[in-house]
Amino acid sequence: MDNKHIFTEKLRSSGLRPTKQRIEICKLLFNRKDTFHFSISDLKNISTKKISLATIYNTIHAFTRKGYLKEISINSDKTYFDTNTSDHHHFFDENKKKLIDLDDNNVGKIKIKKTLPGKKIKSVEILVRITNDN
Amino acid sequence: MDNKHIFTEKLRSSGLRPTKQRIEICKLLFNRKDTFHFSISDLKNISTKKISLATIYNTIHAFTRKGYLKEISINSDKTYFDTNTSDHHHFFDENKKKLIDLDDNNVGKIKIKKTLPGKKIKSVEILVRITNDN
DNA sequence: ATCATAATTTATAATGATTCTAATATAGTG
DNA sequence: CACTATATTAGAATCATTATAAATTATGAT
Ligand SMILES: [Mn+2]
Ligand SMILES: [Mn+2]
Ligand SMILES: [Zn+2]
Ligand SMILES: [Zn+2]
Repeated sequence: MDNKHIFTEKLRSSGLRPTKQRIEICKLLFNRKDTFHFSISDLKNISTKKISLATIYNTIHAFTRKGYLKEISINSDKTYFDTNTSDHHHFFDENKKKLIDLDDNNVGKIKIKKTLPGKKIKSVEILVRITNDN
Repeated sequence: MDNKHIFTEKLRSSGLRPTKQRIEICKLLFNRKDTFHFSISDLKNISTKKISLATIYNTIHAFTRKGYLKEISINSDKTYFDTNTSDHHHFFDENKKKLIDLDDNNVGKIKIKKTLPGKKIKSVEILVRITNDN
């Protein structure tokens, strides 16, 4: 896994210096097959290297500004982020407090019939709350 | 406006004692034609009577538990509540930071094709982010 | 009305996520 | 190497929310 070089390039090309903290965070976030939904504390917990909390916040915010992460709207005490930055929807498992992707093709076409003068639609997102069946 | 009596009954029938604080909050929330979307600080600000912050939190949570209010999911530093407790969707005006109701009949039928074993759907909510057109 | 009791209100403290600060360390450039 | 802009860091500050525990109030029974 020599993604280090790839991440270094990615960071440089975004005007972010490739520090060891940022590269470590890149590995944690982007070295995976599936979409990753996480909170800051999740990220801190899975990191073996010790990165200060301030740096984690700084880095995640920088990545969000650069468009490498997306902030997800769920009413929670914590903010969630998503490595899938495309327009897509979510299940939110209220028991596990976990987000699960819901691709466009898993959702019928959404038609918003109401319009508001002087306003344009920026995004349309569905949140499907789920709980244990029993 | 002798809603006081109506609110007193409503509170009693919910097993909540009709205190002057709760009746005042009822008036602020339910004595209006339109749906009201608010945060705790919004509510504190529009109240002329002095009700302690703890009581405002307690009351809003009690009303939510009783089904008279609905918590709304937007990623914000504050929690928002809604006097419209029916299943419905929202516009979120990113410029004014205001929620606007979007009735079911303003949205085409939503079909969630993906299912998760052992899980049941609790709610399906759409958030349509809007910004100024220009 | 008086009492008894549980429910409610309240001021205040505690909590916890996030942001800020300002000192130290590091990356990029020549 | 030396210079400077950037980045990291520990710790403090902020702010919404929740917890605590004492004082007040609503209600039902005498
Ligand atoms: Mn939130
Ligand atoms: Mn929050
Ligand atoms: Zn996602
Ligand atoms: Zn609403």
